[in-house]
Amino acid sequence: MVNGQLTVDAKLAKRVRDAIREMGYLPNLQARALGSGRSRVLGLIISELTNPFYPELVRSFEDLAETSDFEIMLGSVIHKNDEHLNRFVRRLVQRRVEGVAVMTFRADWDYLHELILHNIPLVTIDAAAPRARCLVVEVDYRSGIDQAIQHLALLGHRRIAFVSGPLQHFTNQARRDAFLDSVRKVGLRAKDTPVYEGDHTFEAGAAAIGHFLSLRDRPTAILSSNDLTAVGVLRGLSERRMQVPEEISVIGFDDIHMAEFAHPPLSTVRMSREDLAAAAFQGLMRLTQHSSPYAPEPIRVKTQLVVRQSTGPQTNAVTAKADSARRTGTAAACSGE
Amino acid sequence: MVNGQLTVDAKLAKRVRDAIREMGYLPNLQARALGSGRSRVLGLIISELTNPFYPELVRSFEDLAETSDFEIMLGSVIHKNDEHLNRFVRRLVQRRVEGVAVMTFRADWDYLHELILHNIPLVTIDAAAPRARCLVVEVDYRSGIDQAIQHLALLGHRRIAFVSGPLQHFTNQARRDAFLDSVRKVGLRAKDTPVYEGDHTFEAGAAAIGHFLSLRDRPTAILSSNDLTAVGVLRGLSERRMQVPEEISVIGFDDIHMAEFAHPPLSTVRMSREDLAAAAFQGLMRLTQHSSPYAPEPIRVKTQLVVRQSTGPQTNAVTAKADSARRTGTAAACSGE
DNA sequence: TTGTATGCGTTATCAG
DNA sequence: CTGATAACGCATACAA
Repeated sequence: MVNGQLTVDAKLAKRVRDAIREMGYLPNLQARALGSGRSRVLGLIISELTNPFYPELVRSFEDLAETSDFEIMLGSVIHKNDEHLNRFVRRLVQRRVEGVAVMTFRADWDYLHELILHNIPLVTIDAAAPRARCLVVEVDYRSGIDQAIQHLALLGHRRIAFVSGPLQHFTNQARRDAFLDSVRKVGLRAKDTPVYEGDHTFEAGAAAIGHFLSLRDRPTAILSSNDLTAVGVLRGLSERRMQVPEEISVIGFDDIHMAEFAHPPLSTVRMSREDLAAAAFQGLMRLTQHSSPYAPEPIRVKTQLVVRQSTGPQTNAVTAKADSARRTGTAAACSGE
Repeated sequence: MVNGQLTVDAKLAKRVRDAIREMGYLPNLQARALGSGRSRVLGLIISELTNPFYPELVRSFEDLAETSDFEIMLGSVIHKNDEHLNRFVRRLVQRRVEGVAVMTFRADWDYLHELILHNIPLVTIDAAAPRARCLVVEVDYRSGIDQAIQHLALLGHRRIAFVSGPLQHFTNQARRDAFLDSVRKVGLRAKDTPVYEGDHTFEAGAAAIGHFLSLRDRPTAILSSNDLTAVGVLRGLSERRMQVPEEISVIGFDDIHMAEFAHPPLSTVRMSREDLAAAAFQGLMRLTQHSSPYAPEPIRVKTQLVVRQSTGPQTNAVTAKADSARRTGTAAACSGE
């Protein structure tokens, strides 16, 4: 009866339900878990909460989990030593999580061996752990980065720099490769598309801009591998009294909330946290529901350029003459965009 | 034996332990919880993760919890409707949490009634829910705000404005009252200490500065009730091409990580997340350990001024003449500080 | 359909 | 101090 079937008198049912409510009864979920063999707990591993990208991802994931009556155990990778991390993973299996989403944009998952050992469903980003019950969310960096480079090319930029994250991580290589491909596609050469390897922090942006401005041929536009660093770039430029976008254009990647309120508001390639969270959650559900195939088809997530005010037509004095005619044309095209 | 007593042969013990490890055995915590009646789960309720203050608090609390083998269930209050919130609280009791820390800086805890009903230990900030097994963490706003005002007074500021959070919340009243008291203490009058009621967002800072600059007697220094808003103030000032601290001084409150990297680096009153987390956690432990008294003595957390570069001597042209002699004196005092 | 017994993996209790 | 056994609170499968 309690489970919703109305075979008894409706009035009696109501009385019982009221009694339950009055006594404040709520089922004990750990007992339920033990009985059913399903904990209704999911693990979520992120890089770190102090990177504003992740709270938004976490929130979306939590919302999804909540509507499906799942709890989530949150763990972050950065600023935790291996010992910390191993303990977290051990706790995940001790709580008998039904699956874990590893949303860290890196492929060093040695610390996940305990999960693999216990055959716990896993969803990862960009690259899959080679095992059963694992599913990849493939982020399509090319779509958004292509748009960004084409946008800059249309604005007349011929020297475009890139600030990458640590290249030891597969995902950062993917972003850089997407950049290099895009930039070749619009006909730019290697010497005009320098890459600086940062570490995705705010501070890295300032360092990168220092590097690029010391170059013989300064870039007229900079694409950063994430927004936090792009804001650092903006800040470094501001300290040097350089105007954005008049003197130099900047595009970020991620589209964190802060991007909109940067100075000037940052044009950026949006990687939707909602999409990412939804992909991860659905992946987990897919993995737990039926006995799934060894390597299910990956879930793809697109990226997309968001134009704000940190990008403008190329107007560098040195190259101004040569590109003059072309520039006015593209500027017009831009305004109509 | 497994529990660490060495009554049997050490070599045998090692073999058993190795066997356990090889089989990948880990105890089932939900079974343990059921048997022992202790879930080893704590609830942590915050305002919202997108306010950078809270991730740092969460991290500290998590570290404490982890070293004591507790799991935490995290919930945020903002951007969740009451239905959401009630469901979260219900889940807390369904998971049989051993206590919950309510770190939201507001006193509207209607949504906590389910916890009270189930007699779950509660730690709150600033104001206590009127019930047993509840403990308050009292933040001493006065200490830090006094330091801030004295600092500004020493720098020669005579018109100091305040941007408060929503005054419907007790805690924001406490901060404002601390401001008003401090400002009276250094001899300033009401008309020279205007208060603008914001909502603790970035945007509120820009709005506040718009308001203050429209005043007949513009303040020469602004104290904000939190850092996010203070950064908004900085941004609003920058858009109006006003120099900080040359034309106007700004002090924040919280000391979030971002404060250090604001432009210029923000002087602020630090409310230590570590202290807050430690107080909350210890409070919870105190409440769960022994059967504690109805209203245990509150735990106090101090605040403290951190001087960076957003504060400087008062140099407003209009008042410069009158205060001239005094200023040079205080400026000297300041440089020696 | 509805009630009843058994299992889930641990802790705790109580004999031995 | 050790070893068996009854809870713990629910799900589930089976009997009525």
